[in-house]
Amino acid sequence: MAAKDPARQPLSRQRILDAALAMVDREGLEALSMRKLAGELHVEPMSLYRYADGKEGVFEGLVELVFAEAHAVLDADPEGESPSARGEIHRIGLALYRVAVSHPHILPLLTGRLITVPLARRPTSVLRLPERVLTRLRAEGVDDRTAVDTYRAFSAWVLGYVIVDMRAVVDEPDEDDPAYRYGLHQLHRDFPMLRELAPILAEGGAERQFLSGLDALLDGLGIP
Amino acid sequence: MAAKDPARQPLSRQRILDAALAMVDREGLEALSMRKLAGELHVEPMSLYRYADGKEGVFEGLVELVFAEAHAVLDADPEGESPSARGEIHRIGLALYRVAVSHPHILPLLTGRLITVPLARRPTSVLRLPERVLTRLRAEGVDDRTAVDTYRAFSAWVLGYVIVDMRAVVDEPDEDDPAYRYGLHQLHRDFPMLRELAPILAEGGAERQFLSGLDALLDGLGIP
DNA sequence: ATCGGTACATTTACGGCGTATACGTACACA
DNA sequence: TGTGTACGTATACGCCGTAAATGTACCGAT
Repeated sequence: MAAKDPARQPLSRQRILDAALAMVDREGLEALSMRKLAGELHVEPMSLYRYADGKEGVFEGLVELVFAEAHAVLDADPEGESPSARGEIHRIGLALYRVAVSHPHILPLLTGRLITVPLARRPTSVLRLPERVLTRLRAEGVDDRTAVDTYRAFSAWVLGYVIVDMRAVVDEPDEDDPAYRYGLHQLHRDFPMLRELAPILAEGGAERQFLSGLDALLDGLGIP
Repeated sequence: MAAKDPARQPLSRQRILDAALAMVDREGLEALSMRKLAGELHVEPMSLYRYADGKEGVFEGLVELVFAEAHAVLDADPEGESPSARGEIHRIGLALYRVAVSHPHILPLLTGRLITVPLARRPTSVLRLPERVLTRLRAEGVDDRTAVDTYRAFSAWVLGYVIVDMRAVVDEPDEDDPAYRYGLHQLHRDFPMLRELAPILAEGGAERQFLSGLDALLDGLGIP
C-alpha cells in the first residue's frame, strides 16, 4: 500500500540495536517491544525480523553492543595495556564498571543469559573478555587453575558490585502512597540498624570501593 | 455458571506463591504467566488478583519466599549464631548461596528489583538480611562506615558469585545446529586461551571458592 | 525493452498475555 | 428473612511476538 520512502536510510541491524538500546536506557527493559521499536524507526514491526532474528535476537544484540562498548574503551586507551597484570585487570574492570553503570537496565539481561547461553553461542564481544583476562594472567606466569579461579572471581565481583551499587538505596517516591509510608514505619520499628545506617547506605559505593574489593580478591588469590 | 467445588481448599497467597515458585524452578521465569498459574491451581485467572496484586505482586512474593527460605535455614541452625563475626557472615553467605543455587531462575528478578524498589518497599524477609549482617558487625566493634562497606561487599560477592557460578560454561546442546557449530569453530580459532582452559572453566566454582573469595574481601576490609 | 531475480518492507492474521470491570454464589449473623 | 461480606467467575479490551503471504523497487542478463 504505502510506497517506500526513498529518502530514508535503509534499516540495518546496527540501527535497530542502537534504537533498542536507547529505548531500554530511557524506559527500561520491560518497555522494549518489537512494535514500539519498529514505530520508533518508522517501519512496520515485521521489518525488524529481516535483521534481528526476533526479540531474543535483539536482546542478544544489546548484550553484544554493551560489551563492544567496553572493548572500544579498552582498545582506544592511549596508554595501552598496563605493565602489570593487576593494573590491566583494574583497567578492564573499571571499563566494565563504567559501561554497566551507564546502561543499568540491561543487567537483568546479563544475569539471565549467563545461565542460559552456552559458551559457543555467545557473541564475540562477550568472549573477548575472558580471553583478554586469561591471556594476561597466564603471561604473568599464573598457573591455569589459578587463572580460571581469578577470572571467575573477577567477573563475579564486577557483576555483583555493579548490581548492588546501581541504585540509590533510599529513594524519595510519592510519599503519599500508604504502602510506602507503612513500609517506612515498619522499617523504623523493626530494623533499627538499617534505619540508623540508612544515610551511609544511601551514599552508594564508588569506583574506589570497587577497586579495593577487586584488589582484596586478587591478593587472596596471590596475583602479583 | 460453574458452581464452586466445596471439596478443594481455598486459595491463598501462600498457595499461589508456592505454585509460582515451583513453576519458575521447573520452566524458568519467562514461562510464568498468570493464566497458566491459575490453570495449575484449577482456578480462573482473575481469582489470583484477590491475593496477589497482579503479576508484579507475584514476582515480589517470589523474592520474599526465597529470602524467607534462607532465613529459615539460618534460624533453624542448631549451633545458633557463630561466635565470631566472620563465622556468622560465612554462615549467612553460605545459606544464601545454597538457596540461590536451588532457585537459579529467580536471579534476574533480584537484579531487576534491586535497581527499582526503594528500601521501605522491600519485603521484610529481604530487609532482615542487612539488619542481620550489620548488627553482627557493629557488635564486633566495627565502625559504621566499615560495616556498611562490608555489607555492600558481602552482598555484591554473594550475588555475583552465584550468578557466575550458576551455569555450566560448556553445555552440549543440539550439535547439529549450524550456528552452534560455527560458534564452536570460531571459538577455537579466535580464542585460543578460552579453548585451552575450557575444561577447567567447565568445572564451575564451588562453595570453597565462594568462601575464600568472601574471606579475601573481609580481610581487605579488616574484619576480624 | 523485457524478463526474471533478489533485497527490502508490508499486510494480514493468530494465539497468548495482563488485567479493569462487572457479576455471581455461598455463607455469617441480624 | 434479609443483608453484608468473602470468595471466585465471566467478559472484554488492548497489547504483545511472530508465521505466512504479499507487495515494491531495482538489478543484470537477455
